[in-house]
Amino acid sequence: MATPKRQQRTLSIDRIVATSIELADRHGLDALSMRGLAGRLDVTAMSLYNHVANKDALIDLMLEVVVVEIVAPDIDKPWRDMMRRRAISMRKVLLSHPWAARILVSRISLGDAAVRDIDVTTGCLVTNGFTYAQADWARNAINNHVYGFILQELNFPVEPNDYRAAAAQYLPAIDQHKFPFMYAGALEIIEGTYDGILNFEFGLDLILEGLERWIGT
Amino acid sequence: MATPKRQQRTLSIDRIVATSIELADRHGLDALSMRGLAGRLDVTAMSLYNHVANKDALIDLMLEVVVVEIVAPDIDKPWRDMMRRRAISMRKVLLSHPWAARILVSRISLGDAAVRDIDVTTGCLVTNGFTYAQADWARNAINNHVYGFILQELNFPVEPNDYRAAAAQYLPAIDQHKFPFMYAGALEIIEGTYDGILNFEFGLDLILEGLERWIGT
DNA sequence: ACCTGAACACCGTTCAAGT
DNA sequence: ACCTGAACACCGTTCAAGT
Repeated sequence: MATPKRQQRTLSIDRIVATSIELADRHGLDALSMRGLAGRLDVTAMSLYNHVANKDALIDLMLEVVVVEIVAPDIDKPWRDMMRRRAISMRKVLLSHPWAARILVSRISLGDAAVRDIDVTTGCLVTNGFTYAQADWARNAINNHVYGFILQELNFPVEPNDYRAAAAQYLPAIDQHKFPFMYAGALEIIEGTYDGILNFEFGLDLILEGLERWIGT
Repeated sequence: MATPKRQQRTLSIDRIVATSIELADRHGLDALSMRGLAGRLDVTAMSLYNHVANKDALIDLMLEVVVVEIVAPDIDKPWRDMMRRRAISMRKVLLSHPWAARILVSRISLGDAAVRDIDVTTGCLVTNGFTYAQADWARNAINNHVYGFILQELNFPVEPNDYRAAAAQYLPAIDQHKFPFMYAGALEIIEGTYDGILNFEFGLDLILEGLERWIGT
């Protein structure tokens, strides 16, 4: 008898953000529209503006949720283990939200989670003897490796397992005289001299070793 | 007597790309629309599609022009000098086209200029004794530093010269109990113990030294 | 307080029609 | 061969009006 109620306060900022992350994870951030998001929430696009200032503010909120997922360093444990754990966690989180890395490197986030990450990462380093200047350097070196590696990983059109097959397939298309080293590199991959695979943790450890030596001096 | 001709073959792919770069440099890539670009060229938006497949293809062409501006390594000169020169050139180029870095890290470019950069950079390294595996690592380490540094530089809301004033201004807004290291770091900047400035070439040299030591073993 | 209809000022792109 | 008018299927956002 009761007609279906239409305004049943179904919307909340948390539900909006969670749903938009879900949609972005599935279809990419470019495919996320205020209208599409609203549709998913059984509401009109305009309703969203009662909870969020605009699309950009929504994206900031989405990033906050992603950054919270990163395992934070324990301030008073050995910095190398903690930096390693944080970087590995960042990779896992950013691979599970493939839209996030591109946005994280495109803006300076001043949200609570992002500031907390900086605070606690810096904290772990200075507690372990880094100066603030050194901690800034270390944090950036690690972040650059993580972001750079993951962006490549996300954008690369071929899976590591298929490198060899892909090299064999595309070798004839590489102009040997124009790009001799590209050609030679592809040959190495085909012949198995080099697998072409970059290992995330190997590069990470190179950086951590470099930092260790650097602050030691 | 002659009525003004309307189809005077004013358009060319080069003119389209050059104008779109000019507009993106000035107003940002987000403000670049096919319609706006066409207007700048005194033509309707649809005319552009006679010269370029779509907006994405146009952006690829824009990137090519940017990448060409980067000073390429000389294959048979000392790798450290060449990598240094290339990185410094990349920074200059990417700062003069502030929209470009964000896009470069968001896709794998297979354009001629991008492939040439990989080829010649790899070439310089292997000619100087790197294996292909080591060259891949080195190239990525350098690129990650350059991109990471520049993206921070482009996005950071405060000029290095204003760090101290900004720190003084925002210190009261930092919750000392919530973010103690952030607070302490800001204090160091205010007191002049640390200027907060990251030096591009210093970080670059740390990486180059690390690479030197790494391939030496 | 929260949701909505209608509207504004845009987008990228297609396609048939013009010269 | 190249340019265009009209149209399609979208956008984000504002604002007054509803409950």
